[in-house]
Amino acid sequence: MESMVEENGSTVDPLSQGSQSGDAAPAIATSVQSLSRSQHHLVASTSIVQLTLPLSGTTQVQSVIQPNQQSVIQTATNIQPVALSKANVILVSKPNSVIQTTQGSLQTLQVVETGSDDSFSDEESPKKRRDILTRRPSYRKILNDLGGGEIAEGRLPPLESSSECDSNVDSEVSSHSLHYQTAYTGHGVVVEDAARKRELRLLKNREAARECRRKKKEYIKCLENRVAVLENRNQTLIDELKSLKELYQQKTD
DNA sequence: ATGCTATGCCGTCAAAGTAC
DNA sequence: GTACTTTGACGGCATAGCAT
Repeated sequence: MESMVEENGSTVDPLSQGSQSGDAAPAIATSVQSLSRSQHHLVASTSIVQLTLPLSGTTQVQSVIQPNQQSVIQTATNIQPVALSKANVILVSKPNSVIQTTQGSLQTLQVVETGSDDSFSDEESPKKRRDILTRRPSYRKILNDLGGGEIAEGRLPPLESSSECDSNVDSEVSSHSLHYQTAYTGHGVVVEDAARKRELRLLKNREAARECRRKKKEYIKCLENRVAVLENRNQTLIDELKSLKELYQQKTD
């Protein structure tokens, strides 16, 4: 199921078939939220161009996000129209692939081939599910594989909320430190130190969870965008096929 | 108005990955 | 080996929409 037409930017994608534009994106968005992280993951700020995603377990579909047209890629911080040129089109045809544009902004896409979560029965415990599921590599790992780890942080879209949160964290942490520095002596110090460490850990994890959710949302937006693009392409191909058929009919008559 | 359901966000835990 | 980071899972809470 690797149907793909490159010449005129038209692609037939099974993902698009049977669905009308307008309905599909929300449906995908809903389903994406229940995706296992082992299925596929993506960190991107702007233009994801070509990708291969595993569908229904074993099948893979190559797809293109408008390499020769204007593509709108939404980011978490803003909605950013991105004009895609051939220069930053990179085809990803294997799992665990990473794509990166030739231009400034870094885009990383990882596609992990796994079984579907549907393979787990209801009786199986979450623990067992966790044991079975393979964890996907982290963003850092992906970037290290790229050999560009040092640009990781800088290239991610700056977050207004993030910076605000960071300052909040700093102030919260320092206030906690002040609080615990005036704590007891003797055994009390140990207890308070443990409590302070726990507070700090919770605080950091709180922030990490926020960031993780932000990335996830970004990923979902990219997928939604992909759906929209593929639907467009599918319609283009259908129209093209129709006109070719008519042309052929006229010649044979 | 009330109850129900769906949805979204958040904090926390746990486990795997990563850095040192 | 250990501390730190990342992220799925889970439960709680708030809100919106709908049916009664």
